[in-house]
Amino acid sequence: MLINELAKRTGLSVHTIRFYERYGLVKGTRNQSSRNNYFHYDEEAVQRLELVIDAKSVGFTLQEIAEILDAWYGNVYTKTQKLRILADKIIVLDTRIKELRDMKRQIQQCMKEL
Amino acid sequence: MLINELAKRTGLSVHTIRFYERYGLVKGTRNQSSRNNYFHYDEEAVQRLELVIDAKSVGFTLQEIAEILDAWYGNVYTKTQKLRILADKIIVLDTRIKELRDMKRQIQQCMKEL
DNA sequence: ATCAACAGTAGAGCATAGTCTATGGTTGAG
DNA sequence: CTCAACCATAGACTATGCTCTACTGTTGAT
Repeated sequence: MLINELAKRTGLSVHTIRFYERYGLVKGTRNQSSRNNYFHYDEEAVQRLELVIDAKSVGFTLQEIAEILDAWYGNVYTKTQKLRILADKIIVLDTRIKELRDMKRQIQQCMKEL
Repeated sequence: MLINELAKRTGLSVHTIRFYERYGLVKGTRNQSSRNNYFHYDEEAVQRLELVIDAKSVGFTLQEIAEILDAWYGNVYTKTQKLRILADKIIVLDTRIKELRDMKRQIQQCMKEL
């Protein structure tokens, strides 16, 4: 698919996808048989962007997301390294969940005292 | 206390506190008896900044934190409005906790499949 | 009296994560 | 053939949340 369809599929703007592409979060391929230089995207691109959206919503930076994607789809890491990267992210998530619960408790306490 | 002590008490830099003061998250008072124009801060200032730190860590923006502080310490809202504002923040927190748990599950699934 | 360490204001600069504009090439329907 | 709707690149611009610099005034110890 071309970038416009990818944008529709993911709900991201074309601009944002190109920004993510410059950032290395997603990559289209150029069809050398064709004379144009349009990028084509596959289903993995959709999945990667959906992961970006989810990971962003839980507070990961694009830098961290790039790491997760490399562990997920890439060939640069060994299996052990991939597992370690993902385990690290889980620790981050657990910490963040705990902070959220503490904050919730604090707000509930405040509501009781009002 | 003066700004330097407030910085030490909260772990924030003097710069950041002044930034927060411009933003309205904390407010010092000037002692008119004195000729200098130094701001003085009380224990409430410490508490407010600690809340800012906690609320930031769970992903609230400074704008949202300003609202929480107004509901918490301010006189601009009625009790009912304050409760509604805080209840809204709890809903936000619950949503965020759910997203984090989903993300965690996703990563765990990925680790199993590796 | 002087000097470091503090106080204040104003405003510049930076990182992150977009968002938009300008410009120009490509494609397909009519 | 032309026109809208798409594609590409480069780079300017924005918002948020700091962070720092410049400059000036105050305080307190020696």
